Amino acid sequence: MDLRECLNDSQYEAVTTLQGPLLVIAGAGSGKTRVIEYRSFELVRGGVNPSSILLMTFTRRAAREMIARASRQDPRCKDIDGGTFHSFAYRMLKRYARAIGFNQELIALDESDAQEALHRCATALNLYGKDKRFPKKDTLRSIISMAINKASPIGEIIKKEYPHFLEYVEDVNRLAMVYAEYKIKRGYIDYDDMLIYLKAMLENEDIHRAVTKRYRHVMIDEYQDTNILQGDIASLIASPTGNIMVVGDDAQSIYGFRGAAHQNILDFPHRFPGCRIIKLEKNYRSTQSILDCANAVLDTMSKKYDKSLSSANNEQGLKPDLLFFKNAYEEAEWIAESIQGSIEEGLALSQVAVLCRSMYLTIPLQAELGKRNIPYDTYGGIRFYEMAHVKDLLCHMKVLVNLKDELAWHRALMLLEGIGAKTSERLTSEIITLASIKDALNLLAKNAGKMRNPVPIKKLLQALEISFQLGHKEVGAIFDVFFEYYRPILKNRFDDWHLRINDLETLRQIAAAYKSMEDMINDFSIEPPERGVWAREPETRDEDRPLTISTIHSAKGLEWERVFVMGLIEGVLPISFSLDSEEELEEEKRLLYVAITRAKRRLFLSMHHQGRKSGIAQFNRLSRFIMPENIQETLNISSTAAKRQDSNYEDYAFAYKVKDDLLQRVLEYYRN
DNA sequence: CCGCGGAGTGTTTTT
DNA sequence: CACTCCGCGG
Repeated sequence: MDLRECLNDSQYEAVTTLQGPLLVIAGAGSGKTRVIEYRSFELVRGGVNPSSILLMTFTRRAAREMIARASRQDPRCKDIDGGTFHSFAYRMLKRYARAIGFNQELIALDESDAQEALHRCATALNLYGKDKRFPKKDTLRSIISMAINKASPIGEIIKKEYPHFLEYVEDVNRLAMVYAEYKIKRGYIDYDDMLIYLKAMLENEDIHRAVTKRYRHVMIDEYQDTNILQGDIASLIASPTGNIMVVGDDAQSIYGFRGAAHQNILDFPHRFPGCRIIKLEKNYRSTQSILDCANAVLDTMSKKYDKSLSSANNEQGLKPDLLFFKNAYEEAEWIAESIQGSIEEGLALSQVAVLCRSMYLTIPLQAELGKRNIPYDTYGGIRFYEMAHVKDLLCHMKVLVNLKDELAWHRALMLLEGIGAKTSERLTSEIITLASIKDALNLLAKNAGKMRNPVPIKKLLQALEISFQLGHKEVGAIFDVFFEYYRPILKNRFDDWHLRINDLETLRQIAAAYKSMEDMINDFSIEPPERGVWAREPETRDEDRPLTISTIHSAKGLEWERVFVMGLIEGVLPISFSLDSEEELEEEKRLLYVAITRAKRRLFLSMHHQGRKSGIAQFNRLSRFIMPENIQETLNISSTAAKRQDSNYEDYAFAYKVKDDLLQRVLEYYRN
């Protein structure tokens, strides 16, 4: 195969630069996936052992896809080691757990587990007792996590992000220590720990030698979204060989809230002197009209990115449409209707996506699609496995996998009638000191006798016993046992149990595919399945895949023929909290840029006027990002859809023209 | 010590 | 508007 034929000059250069540090600045749609794919292939073809190549991506899905594509060129490529920083860290941790002093099973904590653990520590420290205003568990978690991911002290984070909690800096620092000890004692690992431990391990000489002996080539995708810790980790792995390629686009950095430092890209040439820099600017994805719009957005960014995309496919295409609607329902209805139309045109649903800033915006659309029997998958928003009923069911399986998982025991026990925080606390603290699940069952049986109403605990006992007998490999059967056990609890606990039962049925299909409970539990924590998506055969042909509804964040790196970006509303995109921070506003704008550049041939931007903010009717204004003249010039601003169904449109159009400095003036008035 | 009802709060994006 | 926390009655 001749690489020259399928790659342009810069792509070719990137693919054939196999030694030394390499920074690839890849604009949206410029074929960076292609570059990684072919470069993997080139490395292997040149005699590099595939398992000595480490490919870090943003999602495990992305890694799988790139490795699969490279394997089509050369089957040896499927041995390339790939995944997210977190999944790689977890694998390393398991391998070296003993070496670094852990003497028990490691248990990955998801976000809500971590919050729960933190809450327990804070309660134990009596931080809530003495002062009721102490930050809530989710705030605590986010402070501590941000401190780690931004590699800055807790005091700094509080000063910057939560100044109203400044008086608690000491307490939070103390809490962070106690929380760290708490986790170590129990073998709990939260997301941040994975990175912290990975870096710490790589700083250990022996482990560093072992790891770097294995990995001789490192490639990192979406480098603009790595944080300082991840940047350090990358450097450590690549330090003996200097064979590191990173790919990124600082105009697409959208994970600042998670500590992403697009500084990493800028620093890269300093970290790796002699690094080669290659820019990919030809866009192979979108029509020129869509790129004109994207470039117009790029132009308004305060921090100038010295690039501008030009289309390589020579197609001008239609201008993106900007549409206004009266309310959310009409916006949803129009989009659904338009999607219906595209089906009739013969466009596969898999080639269409609806993108939004926050998932709740798509609820009316989901209802509308349901009415029309248009199938869709959702990506982003509340994670499937973090929903209360999913966690409820899984915690029973977790205690079977790891007797010492006190958070799981606590959750399972709290579901029982007649057992509250105190009783659960007493039981769990005893259970985790026991040697076997048998002892735990005995303990529960003994306690059941003492209860005023022993029935609930006896039922739990029964379910645990049956599953224990089944053995860890019967994942599907065990799931069924707990499903039956949990069903009455679910009905009692949630009014909308009939909806939630669907989720559990989906979960059952996913679970049954696993060969062991351990694998399932770990997978769910580190790379959780998305709702619906995993229930389907992974081999489903592209044409048979349904419509995609996704947050812009989750749409990163993907593309569709036809893209709808809905809810372009001031306060939504940019989101209201970002308005007083120049930095966050910039990130919101990059988010819009990412959304626009997902479209190949057709792009629809839309918003609706009738809004609601905590129950109070509001007039939504168009996102400030779409206001500039130079951007509107690239759009086809048709109000036909709005006019067609809204006789009040003129009123809205008028209100929209009136700048809201009146409100501003009133605000000023109160300020003075 | 559990569980219920009322009050209050903050509201997003993800590994 | 949904979730969390607090106070009180059983």
